[in-house]
Amino acid sequence: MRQPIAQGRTQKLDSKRHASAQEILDAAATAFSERGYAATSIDDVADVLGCTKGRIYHYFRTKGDLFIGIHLQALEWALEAVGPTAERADLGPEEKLREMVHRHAMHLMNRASYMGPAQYQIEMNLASEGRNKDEQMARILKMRRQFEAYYATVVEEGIAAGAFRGTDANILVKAVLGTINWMHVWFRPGGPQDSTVERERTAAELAEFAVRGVVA
Amino acid sequence: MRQPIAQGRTQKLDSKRHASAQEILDAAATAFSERGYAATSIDDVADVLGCTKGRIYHYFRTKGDLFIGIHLQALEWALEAVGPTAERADLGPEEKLREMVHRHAMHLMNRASYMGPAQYQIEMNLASEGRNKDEQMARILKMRRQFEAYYATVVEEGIAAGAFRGTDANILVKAVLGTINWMHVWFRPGGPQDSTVERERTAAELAEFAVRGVVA
DNA sequence: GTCTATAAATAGATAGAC
DNA sequence: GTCTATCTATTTATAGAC
Repeated sequence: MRQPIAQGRTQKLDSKRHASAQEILDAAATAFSERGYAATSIDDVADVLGCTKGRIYHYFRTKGDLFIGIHLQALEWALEAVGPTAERADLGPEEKLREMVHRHAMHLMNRASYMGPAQYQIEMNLASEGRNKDEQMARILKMRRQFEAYYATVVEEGIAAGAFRGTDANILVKAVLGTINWMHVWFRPGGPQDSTVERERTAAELAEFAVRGVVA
Repeated sequence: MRQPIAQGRTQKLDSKRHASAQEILDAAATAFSERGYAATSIDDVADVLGCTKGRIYHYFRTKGDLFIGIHLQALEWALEAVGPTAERADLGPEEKLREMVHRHAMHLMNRASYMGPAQYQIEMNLASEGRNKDEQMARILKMRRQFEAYYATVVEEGIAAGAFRGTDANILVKAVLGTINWMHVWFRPGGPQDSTVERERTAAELAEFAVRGVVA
């Protein structure tokens, strides 16, 4: 027998008469983050919402559209979280990287249900199957490249300025990203010790780790 | 139309008359590492082997058994790769951690097809569904805890000795593990720049990053 | 030991009632 | 806008031929 996803998470829709695309996307993110995209059925998503799949198909034509929608939203938020810091001219490489990692980590914790599925990059291939998804796939890849470019730029600036170790910018970037992105495996929102203060402490800790890993 | 997995990877079985469980596990690992467990069908695995699924079901009763077999093998190898170093008494915390990370990273690259699927911990819940899988699941979890304990111990030793920053051993361990485990997302065996020398360099780079992240 | 054929269940997607 | 009913394809697993 399969464990239900919904458990107490069914949306209270009293205040609104109709579902919105955003509410459906939220439910899909919750379901995908628990089971993974491929193993989640549309009926599972409907269960989280407390409705039947007819409602979902009214807003999204395919299951892949749900996945793409979650990715786009997650990346949009991620770029908003990190981009402004990456583009600040008043910060040195070390302080800039520290704040980027801190904000990135906070984003991953605050939007865990969206960011979790967005880490399963293998499953993107599944979601992109079918007619004319290429355009949105290109958008996702472009945003992901932009996001990584923020990190690549600050690391390269740091190396050029002599502030960071000048070994291999590429691997340093992957190391920093791994430090943060791996959170989707071990961080559980609403866990026993989860709180705003604790999240800030975790983010600061990871930022310190990453900065020390790259400084000269 | 779906992309085939097999492409040129069909096993040459000329030297052996019959398939072995190990060969089937290899094929499953290849298939799972490319598509993920849930999205891979038994027919996909059979395609990689260049046979039909009758052969696979002769050796493995369920799809979940394949996944569990891959996990057990991956973790067994991982413990072999890191355990001996973790238990050496002649190394200080810094040098011990450096070598553990180096060996761990090498293992991840050398056994990428097995280690990739083993990172998708969410899918373990799927594979463990069905009758009496609990015992093997417990074995997997025990091995995973043992593996993490190796890192926890060296980090705690380092903190106690004053060699590592004494902030939060738990998060430091997760940060180190993330640095390495995230490789399954970006490292592609047989890629354009892949070579033994390059793998050693990558492992050394990640080890340096991780050690610097924790030293006082 | 490996294959073909098939049973049984599940899931993506659609049609049409309300 | 949401639901029920259903079509169709896929997939896990089994039975039995070779």
